[in-house]
Amino acid sequence: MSTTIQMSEELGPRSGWGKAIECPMASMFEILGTKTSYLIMREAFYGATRFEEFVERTGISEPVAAARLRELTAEGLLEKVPYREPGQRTRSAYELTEKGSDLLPVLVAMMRWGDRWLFTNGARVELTHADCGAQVHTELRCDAGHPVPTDELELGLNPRRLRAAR
Amino acid sequence: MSTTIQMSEELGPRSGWGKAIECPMASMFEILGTKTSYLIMREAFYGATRFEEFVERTGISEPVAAARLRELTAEGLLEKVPYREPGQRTRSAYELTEKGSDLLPVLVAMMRWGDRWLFTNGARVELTHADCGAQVHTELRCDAGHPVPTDELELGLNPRRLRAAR
DNA sequence: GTTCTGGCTATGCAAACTCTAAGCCAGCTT
DNA sequence: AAGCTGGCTTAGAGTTTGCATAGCCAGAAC
Repeated sequence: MSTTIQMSEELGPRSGWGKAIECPMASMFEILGTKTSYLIMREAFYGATRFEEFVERTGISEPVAAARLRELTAEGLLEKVPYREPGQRTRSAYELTEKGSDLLPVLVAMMRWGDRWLFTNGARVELTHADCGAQVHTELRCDAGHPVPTDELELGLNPRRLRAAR
Repeated sequence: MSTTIQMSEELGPRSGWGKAIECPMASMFEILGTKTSYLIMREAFYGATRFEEFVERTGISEPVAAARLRELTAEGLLEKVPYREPGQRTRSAYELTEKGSDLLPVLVAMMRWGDRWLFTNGARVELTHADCGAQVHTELRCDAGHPVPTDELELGLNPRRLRAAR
């Protein structure tokens, strides 16, 4: 039973969550709900900024890439920044905003899971700590700095929100 | 420029990644490619084990829930375990395997991102450390234990795999 | 001013995903 | 043996996501 999360009292027998209490993960899928949006974000972290780079590196078709870039820009994960190379006309680059950058832990967690469970011969690509060369992973920690194993993880309602709703 | 990842030499001008080098994140989407599969996994972490629980708590229709449970079981993230309540016939419960449990950091990272960027009034639900009550988040760390800021994150090819491919 | 190129947009179609509604089956309960 | 219930499956339809192909537009380069 150490693989499941503890639930606080008031959440015990809840049902119909999708409507009653908004789940932050489910909400995220309204913005990042397709595979292609993650591929676009991956390339943004890898340094892609131009339309052609996104298309080429992700293998996504142009119409879909254009749609995703538009959506991600509208949602504030990417930002259109005009740039101009010498002898070229002004073009738009797509750069990560803070909101977009903050998605990195999600992508790293996904990559590490894929590495571990999907490639038996070891990872093709590795994320390493530039300073020391060791591999990078994601870790659950509380804001007080303790590592948090699954069985010490507890889900509860935010008391401030509960009061506000009354 | 501190929001993008450093790339090692041999990855510099790569294109056509989708085919050339398998990306662990992209591979993950072949198993966990739909929103509903994440909702199912979320409920598994919240302690759901029976078919009806998954259907009711996620709000997914029965045919889709059945399909996802079958897929996730086939991929080894969940495991069918027969159980029997007194006076009832034998039924199947779906329990998290190690492969499934290891997905927790991905889900937590998603939740925290949703909390932070999608709910301006603060999170509805909170993940806390049962021992100390502080909120839980995901953190990038290297295997040597150092916290890793984005600009110290480097992407490179696995040297062992490179040798093997020769 | 014609051409070329990067960065898109438009159109049409196939595949994937999800829903509702209905039905099936095993085996307890009566 | 008839009914009920949990755990599904089947059928049909609608929406979303994706692709390929083709075209458009602005502004250098010639």
